[in-house]
Amino acid sequence: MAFRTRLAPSPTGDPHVGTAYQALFGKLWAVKNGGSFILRIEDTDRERSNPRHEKAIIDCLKWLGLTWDEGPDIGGPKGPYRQSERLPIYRKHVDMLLSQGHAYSCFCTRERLETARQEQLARGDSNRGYDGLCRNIPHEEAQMRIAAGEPHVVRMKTPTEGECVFTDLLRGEIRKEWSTVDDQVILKSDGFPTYHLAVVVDDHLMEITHIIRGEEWINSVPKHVLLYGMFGWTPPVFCHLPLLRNPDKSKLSKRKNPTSIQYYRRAGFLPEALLNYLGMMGWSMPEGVEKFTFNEMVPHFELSDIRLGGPVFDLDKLRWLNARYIREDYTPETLLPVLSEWALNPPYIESVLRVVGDRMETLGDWARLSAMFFSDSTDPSPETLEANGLDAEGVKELFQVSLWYLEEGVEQWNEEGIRAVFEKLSQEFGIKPRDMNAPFYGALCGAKVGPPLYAGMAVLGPDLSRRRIHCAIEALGGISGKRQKALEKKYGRG
RNA sequence: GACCCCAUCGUCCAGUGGUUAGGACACCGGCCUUUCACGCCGGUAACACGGGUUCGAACCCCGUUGGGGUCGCCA
Repeated sequence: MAFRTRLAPSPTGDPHVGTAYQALFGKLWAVKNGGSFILRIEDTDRERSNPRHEKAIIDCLKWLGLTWDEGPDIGGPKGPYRQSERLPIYRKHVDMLLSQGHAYSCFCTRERLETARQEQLARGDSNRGYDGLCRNIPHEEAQMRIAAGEPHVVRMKTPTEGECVFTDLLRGEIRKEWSTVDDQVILKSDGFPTYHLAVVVDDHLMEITHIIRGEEWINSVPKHVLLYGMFGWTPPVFCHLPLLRNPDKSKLSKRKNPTSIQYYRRAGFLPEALLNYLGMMGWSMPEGVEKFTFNEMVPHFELSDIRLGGPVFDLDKLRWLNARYIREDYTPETLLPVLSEWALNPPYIESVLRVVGDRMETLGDWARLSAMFFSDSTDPSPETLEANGLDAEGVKELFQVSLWYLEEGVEQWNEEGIRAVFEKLSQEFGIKPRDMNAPFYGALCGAKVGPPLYAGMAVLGPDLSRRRIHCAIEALGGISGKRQKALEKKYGRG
């Protein structure tokens, strides 16, 4: 049987380096075995999914050279490859489970579930999860309530005793008591499937042979195994990759490390270097070779050689590798087109000129005035990050909240959208824009003065802008975990 | 808290019963050099702990500790 691996990202945020990491190993395995690599977009979360993110994911993967044989953009024999376009398929399978008594309708409200969760937490229950209230509602009653238009979800019936045994390619046998697995929702009240149902149905229908994904999914494998059994299908091989980590060893997160592939691209990293770097996370070439391409990996790659300790994503080493590529693989002649594609092209230079042009007295002022648009970080000194009426803590809070607003509040990254965010911030903090914006010049330009803030940020783009604000927070000493939590609460953030 | 996973220098990897525990990043010296970078030479630095198994454990088993993940109508 032909090998088929897949990457199944959900378009709910910026393209994550962890996604590229899984794509790399997934594609490697397919290519090595003469199989196919499939891209499937898991957009079953209606609130958070966004076509803009899907486009960004596709762009970034292509930039890294991680292309696919079948996917939403190019189609293929097992499509559609976007879950939101497969709703009838899921409905059919849910009905199958329902009619066979493997699943049931649940009418519990979100409020009841939330209260129950709180109570479990308060009681210190070891077994949390759905309490099974609706599990024994007679079929006829359920039908009547559904006919009456009562909102409901569908849950799968999980065994109450015994244990689930499954095999992970890297870890061997893994066991989990069924009593620790609750009745998972498989169909939401909006008619969309949850991850658990969709992933099983699609992996089967798309004839995926190896599921290569992050370790965070191990605990839900029993649910998936159960679903495979209910449908009478044979599960594919499970292979859970270690999670990329922050320097403090927690799961890689944008709060502690740049995680967006777009950031790395915009900051001037080469795709071949980033891909190479990901290849040395948990895996290595023979003889300690550190610089290698995808094609060089193929003959040596074995899934079973992957180390399980979660590797820390080390920016320093990535920079070193990137430098090697620039030094060893490029000449002035070949570097120029790369530089042009990156930022040194007429459209971008023109957009920079639009914000710095009026400030030039001679043409020679161009480089100095434009430098911030052609670099990664700015290394702001604490003095440039001062604001009238705010102490350092206040500035950090301001920066943090601006980051949140900039992430969510700007659908279109342009001057007007950014202005709106800053006006909101100004009201929120009760500070005049002039005073409030001062530290942002420090963060964004690395100096107390610079081109107009909003227009400048619009040119700089979201990835570099956010990164610089984030670095400014760090330059001021950072925000403690406790303080972060308090701020999240204060500003209604999750 | 319960469950699941993991455990070699600060970091990334090598090492799968017998090694002075190796390489790379970072760091510290020195050399090269008009500066810096590169390059070269050298250095600091690790098998988490405790029990087994064995003639012999970084490597196998058990426990402890530590770290991570999961406990959503998010994926």
